[in-house]
Amino acid sequence: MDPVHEADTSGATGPIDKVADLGRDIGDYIRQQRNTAKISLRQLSKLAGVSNPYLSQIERGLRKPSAEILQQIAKGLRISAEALYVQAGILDEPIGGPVVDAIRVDSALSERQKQILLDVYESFRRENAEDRTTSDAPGQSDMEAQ
Amino acid sequence: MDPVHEADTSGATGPIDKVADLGRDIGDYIRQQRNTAKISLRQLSKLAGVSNPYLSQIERGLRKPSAEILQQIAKGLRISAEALYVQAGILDEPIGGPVVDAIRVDSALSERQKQILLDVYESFRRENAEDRTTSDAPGQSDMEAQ
DNA sequence: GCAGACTGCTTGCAAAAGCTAGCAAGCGGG
DNA sequence: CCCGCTTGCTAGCTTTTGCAAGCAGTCTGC
Repeated sequence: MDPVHEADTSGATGPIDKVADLGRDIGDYIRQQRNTAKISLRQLSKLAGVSNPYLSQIERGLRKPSAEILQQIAKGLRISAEALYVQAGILDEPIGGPVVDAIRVDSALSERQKQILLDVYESFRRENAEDRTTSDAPGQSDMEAQ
Repeated sequence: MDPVHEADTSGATGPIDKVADLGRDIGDYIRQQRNTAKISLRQLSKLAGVSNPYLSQIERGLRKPSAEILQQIAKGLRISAEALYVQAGILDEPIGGPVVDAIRVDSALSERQKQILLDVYESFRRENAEDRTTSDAPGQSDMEAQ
């Protein structure tokens, strides 16, 4: 009933692609998570508080959901909004560890100060990495595939 | 836009999650950051790749920017998108163990490096305390950095 | 065969986002 | 004085989001 599912192969996509390629990634991820959770599209739509057609379009990359909607979907799926934002390409931070996290959320620091601290921290880590030759790259994997 | 909003949102970010407040909050934060960076509205709009009137409306809380726009603004301001999302209420604060604790436990740093980081951190905090004089963000526990 | 309930998808429409063009006010220099 | 350049804000328009309503296909039981 749905033979029309040929992905248009974004490699040769014309200049008309604006919403499609960005939304497709996130939609794929959501659908995958939904299937993993074994719930139907309508169920998730109800859980997330969005309409079922809209969720369908999001999953197929026809619509680009706002951050609010994204957050509600994340809640419905019981996954972190962060993971979803990373998938959506609106958060490119792969997290750097407890220190980085702690600095980022510290409300006692200004953004400039955070940046300085993070820079110093990063330079220390690089410094040590040189010492240990090429052993670096701590936990980079995300994706909570329960 | 969202008259039917039965989701409780667990109140982790704030007691009130009103869209209007949300926009005003984030706008205020952006304007504050922009003034701190000493750049004009039009300059930031160019840096962020958005139109200047739209940025003006965002700062005054008349429009609710999408996550993409937020990210571009964050980039233009050289601040983390995460902080902006938290301000916008679309990202819960990812737990915040004290910075000091995280640094102390970090095995990637030497003791000397830890000391430097802690010193810088504490100096920042003192700086802010003097600057703002008794007005600070909520939930500040006493964390000494010796 | 045919209700009934499930799956997901398509269609039109209201509302909001987001941009282009243009406005009044402030400031320095000729 | 007036010119040019900047500051931020307003008006009107196009594009997109997001939803209500409705459609086709698949099982299950009668």
